[in-house]
Amino acid sequence: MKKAMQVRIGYVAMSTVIKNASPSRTMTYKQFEKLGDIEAGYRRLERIAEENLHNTLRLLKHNRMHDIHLYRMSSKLIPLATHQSLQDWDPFPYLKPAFSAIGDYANQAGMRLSFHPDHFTVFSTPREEVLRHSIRDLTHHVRMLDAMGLDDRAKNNIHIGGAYGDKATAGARFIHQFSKLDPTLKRRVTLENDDKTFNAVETLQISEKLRLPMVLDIHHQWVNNEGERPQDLWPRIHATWREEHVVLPPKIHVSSPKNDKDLRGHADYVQVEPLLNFLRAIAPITTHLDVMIEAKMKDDALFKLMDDLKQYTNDGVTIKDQASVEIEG
DNA sequence: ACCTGTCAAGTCTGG
DNA sequence: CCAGACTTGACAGGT
Repeated sequence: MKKAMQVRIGYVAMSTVIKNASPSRTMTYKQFEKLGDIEAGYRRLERIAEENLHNTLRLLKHNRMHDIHLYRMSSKLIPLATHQSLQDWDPFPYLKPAFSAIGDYANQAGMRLSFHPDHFTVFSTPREEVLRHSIRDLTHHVRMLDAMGLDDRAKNNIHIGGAYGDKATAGARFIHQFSKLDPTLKRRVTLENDDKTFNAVETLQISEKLRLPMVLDIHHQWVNNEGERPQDLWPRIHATWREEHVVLPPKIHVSSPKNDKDLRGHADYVQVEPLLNFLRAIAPITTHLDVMIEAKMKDDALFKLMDDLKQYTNDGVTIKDQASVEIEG
């Protein structure tokens, strides 16, 4: 009997299919100031956040309708949440029911949810102030996951950060500064290789040292590598997920180059063949895999990819449902 | 309805 | 040392 790898596919933040369902509506600090009334400003921000959370729930329902069990939420659910001048504001009491509704729905549907704090969360920074802001941002993301009632399988995916002219020192500083974080934060983190600075080999070393699961971005690995093939790193990357106290399939990110001039930019859709080649290479040693699509066309790119995969059904690919496939090694 | 500039946060590069 | 590039979705303000 041939081994087959179960692959689930997901997408990020917003839908290009469902209209008027942005989970990232915001308000600028300038507008907040212009209101003059701080309390009124807080209430308006809370309403916007409530709407973002409501739209997130709408997206989850859309996902369930299309068998999508993998979804990364917007980091901008609460506008100005970590803004320096709004430290006295606590929007969570008001938003608790809306957060719970999301978590309850996801838990019931068996969905895997995550965040990706943006690249301002940098634990390799030499600046004390930036480190403080990074901790604040990560804490905020963990608090949102907690408010949803999601267990530690729901992660915050981050990059290592800048090199500051000396990558080895920056990497060591990341390890040092990350190690000092509260365990409740550390448990919620995965590390991802980036497309400019910390490549897959370097990120993997740090993941192993800190015992953190590593998310392999195969597009980043393609533009930032040491000559290795991604499948050659896979046994070790796969192993970083085995230390999880809960069973969690390894996750990878996939996107395709925007064009010949801009290889790092993300295209509207995902090319099926490079992805399929990688999936076939790791299928013999992997039982489950989650694939996050990072394409401009979001869920539409997911549907297109599933459609493209259909032409390989006589070639080791079995379509299981609208968002998952089985790949033979 | 559509277009252009701005926002928010960091790092990095060029002058 | 400082201005600008980079990135992203959405706001803000203009036509």
